[in-house]
Amino acid sequence: MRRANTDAAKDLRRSQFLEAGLQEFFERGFSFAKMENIARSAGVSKGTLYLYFDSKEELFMEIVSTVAIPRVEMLESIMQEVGDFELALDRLVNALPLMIRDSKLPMIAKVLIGDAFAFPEVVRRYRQEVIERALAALTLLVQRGVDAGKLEADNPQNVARLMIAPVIFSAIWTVVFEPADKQKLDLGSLFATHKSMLLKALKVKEAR
Amino acid sequence: MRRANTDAAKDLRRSQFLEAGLQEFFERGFSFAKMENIARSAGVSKGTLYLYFDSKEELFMEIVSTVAIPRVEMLESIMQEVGDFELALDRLVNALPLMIRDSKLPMIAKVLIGDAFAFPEVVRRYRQEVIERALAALTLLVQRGVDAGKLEADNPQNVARLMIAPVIFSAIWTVVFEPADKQKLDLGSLFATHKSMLLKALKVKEAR
Amino acid sequence: MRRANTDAAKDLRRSQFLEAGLQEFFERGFSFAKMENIARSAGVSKGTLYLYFDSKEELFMEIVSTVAIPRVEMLESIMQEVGDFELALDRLVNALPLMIRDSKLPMIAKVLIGDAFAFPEVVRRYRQEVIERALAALTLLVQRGVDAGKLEADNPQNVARLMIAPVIFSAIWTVVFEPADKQKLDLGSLFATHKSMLLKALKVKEAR
Amino acid sequence: MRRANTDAAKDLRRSQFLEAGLQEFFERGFSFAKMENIARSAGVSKGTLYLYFDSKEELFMEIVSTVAIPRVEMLESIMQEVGDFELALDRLVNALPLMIRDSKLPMIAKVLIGDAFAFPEVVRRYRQEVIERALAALTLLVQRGVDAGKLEADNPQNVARLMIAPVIFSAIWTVVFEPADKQKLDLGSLFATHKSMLLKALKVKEAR
DNA sequence: CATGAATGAGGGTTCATTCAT
DNA sequence: TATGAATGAACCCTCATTCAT
Repeated sequence: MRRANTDAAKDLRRSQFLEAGLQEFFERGFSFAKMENIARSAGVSKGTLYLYFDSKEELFMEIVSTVAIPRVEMLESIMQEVGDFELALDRLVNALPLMIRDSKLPMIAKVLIGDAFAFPEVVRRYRQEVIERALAALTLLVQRGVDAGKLEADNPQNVARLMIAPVIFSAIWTVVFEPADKQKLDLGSLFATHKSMLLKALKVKEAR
Repeated sequence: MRRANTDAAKDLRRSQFLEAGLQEFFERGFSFAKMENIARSAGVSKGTLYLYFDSKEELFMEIVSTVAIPRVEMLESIMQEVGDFELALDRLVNALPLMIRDSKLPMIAKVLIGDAFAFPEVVRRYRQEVIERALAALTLLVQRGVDAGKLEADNPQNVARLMIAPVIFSAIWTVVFEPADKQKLDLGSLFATHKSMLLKALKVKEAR
Repeated sequence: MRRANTDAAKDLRRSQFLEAGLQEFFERGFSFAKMENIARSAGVSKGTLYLYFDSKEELFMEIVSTVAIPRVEMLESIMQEVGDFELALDRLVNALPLMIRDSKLPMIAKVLIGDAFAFPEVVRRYRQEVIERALAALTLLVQRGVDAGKLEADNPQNVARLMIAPVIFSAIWTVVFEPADKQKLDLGSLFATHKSMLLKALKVKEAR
Repeated sequence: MRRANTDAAKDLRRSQFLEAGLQEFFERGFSFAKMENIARSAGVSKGTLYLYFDSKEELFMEIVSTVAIPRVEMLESIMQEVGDFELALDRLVNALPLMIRDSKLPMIAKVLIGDAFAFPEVVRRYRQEVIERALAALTLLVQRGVDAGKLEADNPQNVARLMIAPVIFSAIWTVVFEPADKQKLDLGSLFATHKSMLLKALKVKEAR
């Protein structure tokens, strides 16, 4: 393999390792994942991996940190920029299928769940920095809608959880159960139903 | 260890192994799980385990088969016996927190997700014999409500999925994210909100 | 299994174990042989075997001692009773195919060869008590023929070895190489040729 | 241990493993042989062995294939190049003691016999590619002698077997029975007697 | 005496990690 | 930096032996 002499080249290589690592951890789980496979699929030899990461565990942690976390900011910005609940929901409903089909979210979820107890610290950080933040943003959105008299909700935090639940469900489904099946889950349709049920359930008042 | 000479004693011991195995697989995932640990925690030596199961893999499969599958029948009977949607939903909402807190469902889910790719056949069977059956029972319930003019739903199958989603969410949450937290998720409250939102979303007509 | 209460019953059972043991050691070699298999094929349980033999090794040794050794006496008697070389040879040639097809000799040989180094003492005893005695008897026979001017042989001990060689060859052949083959070695024909060549090679003078 | 980086170094190491393996299999038989011992006696760690062979079984098979088989060609060339029976026999008789004392033949024979049933395929191949070929070459030599009127033999195939028998006998003897003895078998003398008896038995006509 | 459940030492194999080249 | 050969700890599984019933 060509040597990575410049910092830029090293960063590129590093990110290739993270990518290949995620794929391997996703497919096999932490303990079945082989450093050899990760190296090969990134086009280098086993030894090279150890020039970039001290151990399999460190590689794993860095994958979770760097690949997983950035996504939330997008969510938060959607929530915060948009004052109107229905509009926000609309955006959300459009964004979620993409998050599930095109992002690494389901892979990360699968990996975290599978190896949760081997890496409690990683899981704790993930919950705080990703899930809690997403839930908080949603809760706030609902709360604001209630305060503005635009919607009805007894328990905004529960509502936020119930809004999120189909995302988790879909992520798990696509990653774990779908592969063994012929037809794919129609995420667009599922989230459209989700949206329409939410609007009715919250008795959202028209916003114009 | 006391000897299991009668068939009854052997069955008891077998089920202790399944229990101990589930716990170990749950805590560590298949490949980190050690037969030695399972044996010790069931109070026997490693060798004894092999009198009951041919291999770690077979033990794993039997755990999934015997511990996990029976649960669905309860669900199906709830769905089928009760004609009225609201009543059925009521029962369901009462049953689900118990299924999550008191059954092995979340443990099985965690184990299956973590080692999904190592045991595709197990996952496939689980999907067919547990998840699909549960979804089908729910879909049918909703469809009957629609046919009877008691509720509104464009896509009963999606509705069924969205009814299930919070169960998956809660199962994952309690098992993966909650342990690192101090306070527990209030499942009773969550499913009460779920129920009330569903009733509004489906515009359930009062049944009396 | 019926209990062996009398001494006679115990002896019978003991010999069944030796029989079953030889078969198992023959088929698998000492270290692949399983006490369980031996017990089962003698129709008892594993534990019972240990009432008769302290260990696998002891069972093995006793098999070699009791099953193998008696044969030589027959050989010696053939050699000693008959003064005339051609007559003795004739008897020998008739007896050998039977020894190979119908006795345990090839099995014992195979077992001893395979586990020679694990049981040097057993091998040493076998050599002394079986092979050396057989060779000595043959050597003596040849020597007497030479002394009597009935045959020519420079080195009676070598002649004895060369007389024995086809027996070893046939024993090994039938046990090791023949099973994988369709047709059996025609031992009668082989030893007839052996006899006729020996007679010519030793220029045996007609004895009448 | 010094690293084997070049192909040549790897081939060398591989052959050291085969050598060490043969020794271990020879001394203990397949199932008592320990990979650890083979590795240590070749000066590497257990893991290194697995860089070269996938399993103990594969190592075993490769030993039989590579160490054992080449020898036959020498035999065949002796038989085929030399038209004259007495000359061929002469060469043979000179070559055989060397084959027994200096080659791996007796070791291979001992190993094959001991583990014959565990590796029937290996034994079958060995019979076909080594023994049958050797017997065929010898049979042909005898047949040609008979056709040329140079010697008498009713059954050339049996004669070939009887010519070979002392080789097997000697191989087994040196390897199994001799070690426990003080003095060695004088192979030179034994095969000289063998030759002289053969010449008389076949009434070989002088070739000049 | 007979049984077979229980034990645990032993060995084949894997793979994260190291390090000579 | 990059390589991949070498290491050895770890773990699954077997089976001779023991012993409670």
